[in-house]
Amino acid sequence: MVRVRFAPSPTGYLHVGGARTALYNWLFARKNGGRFILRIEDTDRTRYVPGSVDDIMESLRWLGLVWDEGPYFQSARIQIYREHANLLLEKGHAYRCFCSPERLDELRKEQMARGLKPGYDRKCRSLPAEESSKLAKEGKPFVIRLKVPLDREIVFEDYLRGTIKVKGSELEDIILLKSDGFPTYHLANVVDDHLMGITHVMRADEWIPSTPYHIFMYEAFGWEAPVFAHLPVILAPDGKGKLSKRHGATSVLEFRKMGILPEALVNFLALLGWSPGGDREIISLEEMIELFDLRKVGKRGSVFDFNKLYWMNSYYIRNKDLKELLVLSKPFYQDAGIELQEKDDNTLLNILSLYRERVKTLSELPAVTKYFFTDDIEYDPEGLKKHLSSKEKFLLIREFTKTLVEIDSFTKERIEQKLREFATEKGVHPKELIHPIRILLTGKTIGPGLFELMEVLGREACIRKLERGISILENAN
RNA sequence: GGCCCCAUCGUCUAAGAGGCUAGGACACCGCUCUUUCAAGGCGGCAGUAGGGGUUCGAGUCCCCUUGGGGCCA
Repeated sequence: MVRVRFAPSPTGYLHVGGARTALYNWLFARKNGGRFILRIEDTDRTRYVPGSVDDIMESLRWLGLVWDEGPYFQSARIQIYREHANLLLEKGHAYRCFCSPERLDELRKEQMARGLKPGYDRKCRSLPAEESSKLAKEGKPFVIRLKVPLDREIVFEDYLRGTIKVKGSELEDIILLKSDGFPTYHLANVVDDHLMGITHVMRADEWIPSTPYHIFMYEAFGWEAPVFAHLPVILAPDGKGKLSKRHGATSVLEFRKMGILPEALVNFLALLGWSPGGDREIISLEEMIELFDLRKVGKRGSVFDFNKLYWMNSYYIRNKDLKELLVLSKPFYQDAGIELQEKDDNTLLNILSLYRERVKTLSELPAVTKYFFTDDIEYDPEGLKKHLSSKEKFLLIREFTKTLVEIDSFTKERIEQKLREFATEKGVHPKELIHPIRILLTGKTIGPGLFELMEVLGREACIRKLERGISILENAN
């Protein structure tokens, strides 16, 4: 049975790069009827950031990537790693190293000075077993290092990249267990992947250089290695290096705060490095499970294009069920300081039907629809200059406002009819009224069709806003 | 610097394991619809990094160069 895992370190929020790795793992598990496991690699206490674990789990849940097992915490499994380090010691594939940090430091300096590549000189590798045990019993601090094979190559098949070979002599005798008894990433990762029955390791390709160590450890333990598939990284929009904070949002929850829909983010992330083939662009999580094929995942890094994400998000927003959109939008109004009552639901529903195809993110909503909730409107100065600068125009609109009470049923059709009749009567083009009225009602020159807008606003609000606007602006002129 | 990975429009990508006039999407630019803005429709711009092979035929296979990225420092 297929078993995959997502194994983040709790060193901060969940980055979109990590989210995509999680997504591919999740898809692979779903596709193959396997299990998706969440493991928290928290053995490095110095890099631990409180709150990370909650952020990571919240992010995954929001994206819909629910795990089948876990979270397992490595910090609760320290004893297991120690035992396994000792196992390698017994098998002769690891050794105790008693070199002090001072010696290592000096060694490095000397190597640098001589223009050599810095690295451990394997001094303790040749320490006789009895000597090693004796020093350990005496309480001399030590680390446990991996005894990499110096005389051969380490070869493995990457599922995406094919054969990768590295000469053993290029490798270092990396530390497996630190002097405080805590495991390094390499040890804990390999031990856990084996013990947890992981069949496929999908991780970022920055791990390619450490994979030979992992392969050798599997050999040394006498275990069968899982299949490795190293996923390409996500690059910054400038194409230089990995996507990081300075390029804008990178955390999953940050995108949620911006009003990105989870299905949009998932869809976008999925297509960053993978394509189902053909021209498919909009794909739901369910369809992805059907279509996903690890073989079709690309090898090269992909640039994170915010534009495309926004486009995709706007697509999902305008195709979203209005009632669902209502629930999703409310928090954004809350954050913007607009208090909504239960009775506002209907209005908001109507507002959303007017605006869902005009916004790219949910967070834009409060600002552009604020005029529904207040008469205190900021009028666009450019718009005023263009559409509402003459005395006559004010008079005309004031007169039109009075006719609004005559409309028997305040629907967009009847309002339009009324306005067009009025315009004809006065010998002006309907535009001459439409533009200034939109500004008076909304403060803006752009927005939904005027008549549907007025219908949603309602007769009273329209009259009130028009009169108020005219009196303020006339005096200001 | 050493080792490793990668290479199709500006960006994301397609071209089932050689047959192509190199397809789609985002962005951009026109036109259209229209009361503005969106959305929609129609159209345009734009790419196989360079050089050698293999082959009747190469984006697809091999080598070199160049460029980008990662890891170790």
